[in-house]
Formats: sequence, structure tokens, C-alpha cells
Amino acid sequence: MTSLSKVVGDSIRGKILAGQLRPGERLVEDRLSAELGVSRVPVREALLALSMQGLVNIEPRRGASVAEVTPETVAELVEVRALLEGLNARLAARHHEPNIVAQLRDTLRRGNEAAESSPPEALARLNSEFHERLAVASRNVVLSEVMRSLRDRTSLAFALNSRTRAREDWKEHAGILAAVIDGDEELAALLATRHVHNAAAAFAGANA
Amino acid sequence: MTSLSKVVGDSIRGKILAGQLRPGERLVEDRLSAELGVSRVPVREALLALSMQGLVNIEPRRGASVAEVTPETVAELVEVRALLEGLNARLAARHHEPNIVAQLRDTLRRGNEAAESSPPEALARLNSEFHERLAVASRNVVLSEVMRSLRDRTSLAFALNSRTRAREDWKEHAGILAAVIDGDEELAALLATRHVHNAAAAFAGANA
DNA sequence: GCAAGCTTTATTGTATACAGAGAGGATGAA
DNA sequence: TTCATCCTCTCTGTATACAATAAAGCTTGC
Repeated sequence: MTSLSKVVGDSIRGKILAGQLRPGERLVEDRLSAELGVSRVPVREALLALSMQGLVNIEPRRGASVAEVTPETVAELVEVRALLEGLNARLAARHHEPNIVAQLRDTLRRGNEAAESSPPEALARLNSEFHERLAVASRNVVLSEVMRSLRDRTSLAFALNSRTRAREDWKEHAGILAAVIDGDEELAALLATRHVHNAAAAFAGANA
Repeated sequence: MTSLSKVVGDSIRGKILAGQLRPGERLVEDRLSAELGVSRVPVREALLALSMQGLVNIEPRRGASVAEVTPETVAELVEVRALLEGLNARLAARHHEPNIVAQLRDTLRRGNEAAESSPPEALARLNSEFHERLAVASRNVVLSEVMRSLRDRTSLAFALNSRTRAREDWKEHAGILAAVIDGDEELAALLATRHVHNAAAAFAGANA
């Protein structure tokens, strides 16, 4: 992907994930290119890339809109993500490289602090950072890429969490990391899988 | 994705998967657009989409080339695919819808015949059809899409199989389908996972 | 007052045009 | 010959222009 297209894509993705662009909202190429000060070409390429990731829907001759994630799709995403996060944690536990573990510890510490006081956006960013670093720890690039895409799509559906859920999140993160450090593959996998299900259940409960 | 871009993309994907375009081969936009009788725009969009699927690499200012799948990437792909095919077969066994099962039986029958006499391309097509229909049987669209992408990438690495392996393939397909029909989730998952590993091992063995 | 058909307008899909970066080759010196 | 430098030329990245479609609004007939 080229420079401008990448910048534009990141910008749009950011706005979508931040809730600044709502699901269902139309993404008109002219408007976006005017806002960003580029021509329509990079915008089109960015939208196409986002549609391949499932963040944007493109209907022929009707254009792009922010993807609407139905409850069925959420269930599907969660099922696949839970399995893959399990594998990922298992692999991370298998390797448990010291410097990656150190980075995870750092993220964990900041996450725990942020869970008490920081605004939801900062929490979301730290959450993303933890999962991203855990993905690196598995040393499986294919897995990491698939998971990142699925993570973006779920966070599109889940919006921002409550503070009580944030505390739970980081408790569970701590458990996963402890298992990874111990090299306990089974436990790491179990906790990571359960973590995904728990987050989904908490969201479903909060919106019941 | 738009009409022409889709056509162009399917055309290029077909040539890549058929081995007509070799890994590492450069994909020059001008040349492709001239060959296909379209402008560079649909070609660019098609290449971008293919790069998002991992079939094509795009380097900034250097353009696109058919992805080269390293042995490490193959191992990563196989690990993820094996797990997901397992989940998929498990879900298929859970539902075992009669008309999808009937379709799978049909594909299986034709696959068994083809394994004896048909050319490799026809075998590859039937193999793809079996896995595609099995994916439908899981009723998880997210899972199906991820798996299709991974399947394309592995077949890019594995090229075409020998006839003896083809017979094995279809024996294993039969086993998976039988477990699906029985509603035996555990067995279906086990066999599907093993099927992916077996195919990979057979290829690695043949190229040792 | 309402519906059907036409017209206009907004927006996508495709083509063409142009600028700039990188690769490869030619030229010259050691 | 071999290496460095410059030039050229190919190709990408971005912009602009044009064509075509679908939606919205308006007009007209009943």
C-alpha cells in the first residue's frame, strides 16, 4: 500500500474505531477526499482495503459505508477469535521470550493504572497494545494478522467498556501473562479463550 | 468491489493459483491492463485486494509481485488452518443439514472418481469445492472467509499434488464427511485438523 | 391530492494525464 | 577491467476528467 493511501486508511480506520463514524454511515469519496485534502484515488484504495478487513461495506454503484455488525456476526467473530487467541497464547507460552515478556509486563502495569482513572479511549488503546504484543509473542505472523483484523471488527461492535469491566479485563490479562511466563501452554490457552468469551458476555449483559 | 476490478482480480487470482504466474514474478500494471484491455485503475484495485489476501506482495514504489511463501509462512499457515478447519468441521457436525450434506456427498463422489483419472487442475477444483461446501456447512461466514483466504495461500505454496496423495485426500474427506453426518463433533474436528497436517506433511515429504 | 413518469443531481466507476522515484545502463576515470 | 557517477527510461503514485447509474425531486395528468 502506498503512502497517502495508508495515511488515509489509518485516518478512516481510526475514526471508525473511535466511534466518530458510526456503523451504517455512508462514506462518500468526494467528501472524504475534500476533508483529507487528497484526491479520490487514495480514498478509494483505503476504502477498498478497509472493506477487505470487514470494517467497511462496499455495495456496487452505491459506495462504501461503515460496516454494521449484526449480532450473528458478532457471535461468529467471537467464536473464531476465542479459538485463535487460545492458540496464540499457547504459542506465546511455548516461547515466552524474555524481552517480549518484559514489554507485556510494562503494558500490563500501565493498563492496571489506566483501568482506575484513564478515559475510555486510553483504555482501548492499551487494551489493543496488550493484545498486539501478545500476538507478537506467538511468533506467528499469519495468526497475528488474522487476529488483528478480527479484533478490529469486534471492537467495532463492542464500543467502549465500562470501568468495572476494564478492571476485569486487566485481571484476566494478568492471568494470561502469568501463564505465558510460566510456560503453561494449556492454562494460557484456556484463559485467553475464556477472556474473549468473557468480554463478549459482559458486553451482551450490559446491553440486555 | 466494482465489476471490472472484480473480473480483473478473479483473472489474476486464477492465473496465480493455476501456476501461470509464478511466485516472485512481477505484476506490472501497464502490462496487465494491456493484456486485459482495461485501464490501470481496476488493475491497481485488484492487486490491492489480492495483497490484502496475501496472494500478492506490494512494495512501495516497487509495485506488486506474486507472493513468495517461505517455509516459515507455510508452517504458520498450516498451524492456523488446521485449527480453523477443525472448528469448522466441528460446527458442520453440530448442524449436519441434510441438503448441504447431500451436496458434500456429491462432491465426494466426483472427487473419488477424479482422483483416479482426472487431470490435476480438475482435482484441485474439486478439492476446493469440497472445502468450500464444508465451510458453508459450518454456518459461520467469518470463519469461512478467513479459511478461504488461508486456503488460497497454502495452495499457492503446495502446487499440485500427486495422484497417490489425491487418493489419500479423498479418503480423508470421506472420513470427515462421515463424522459430520454422524454428528460426531470431536471426530470431525480431529480428522479435519489432521487432514490439513497430513496434506502439508505429504507435500514436505515429496519435496524433501 | 396523489401517483407515475421524466429530469436533474449526486456519486460511483473507469480512463487518461502527469510528476517523481528507482532501476539499469552508458560513460568516464583509475 | 572495474568502479563510480550520471543519465535515461520504466513504472508507480496521485490528480483530474469523463461516463454512466441510481436516487431524489419535480412536473403533469388524473
